[in-house]
Amino acid sequence: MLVHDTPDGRAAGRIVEVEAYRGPADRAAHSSGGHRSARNEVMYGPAGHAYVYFVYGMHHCVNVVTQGPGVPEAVLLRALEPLDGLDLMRRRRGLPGAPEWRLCRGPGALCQALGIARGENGADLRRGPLRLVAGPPVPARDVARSPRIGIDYAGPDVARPWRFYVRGVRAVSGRRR
DNA sequence: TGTCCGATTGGT
DNA sequence: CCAATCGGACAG
Repeated sequence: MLVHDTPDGRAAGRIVEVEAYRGPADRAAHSSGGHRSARNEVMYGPAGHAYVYFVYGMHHCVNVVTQGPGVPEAVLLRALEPLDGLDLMRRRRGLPGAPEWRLCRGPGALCQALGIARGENGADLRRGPLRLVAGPPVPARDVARSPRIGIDYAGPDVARPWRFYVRGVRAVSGRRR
């Protein structure tokens, strides 16, 4: 589960959709070809920290860095099933009467709902206001996989089935089967 | 400096 | 299908 405590309150959700980005050899990754810059610097740091970036001039996306220093791999968090702070999420999203499955569906939506932005880039997800917390295990049979979304530029890696999501969950973005 | 385009979203 | 919106990447 992902939890974020801020002065406005707590917002949290169960992670139900992710994508793996596998470093220099993965054409879809920001670290493709060993590319390194101020933007993706956190990917090169220790595992367990948040890599937050800004895209399309208006959205943020959050990743969990997954490998040790020098190995730029990460997992993009694409959707959460809201668990706590639903009204706070609705306020942040500007969707007063939205059903819960709409609040954190999609990487940009999830960041807006939890109040995640540039300030959270590099945050230690093991402790602190933005953190990962263990929840009930998801049985392997409930996890489905598919190609990743929005990476048509990735050439040979477009079809790699590195998107994982929980079956039957409405909060999952994109194709759910 | 200039141009191109994006790990998206929400509405037509 | 398309616009919104701006910072990063890269060519010159």
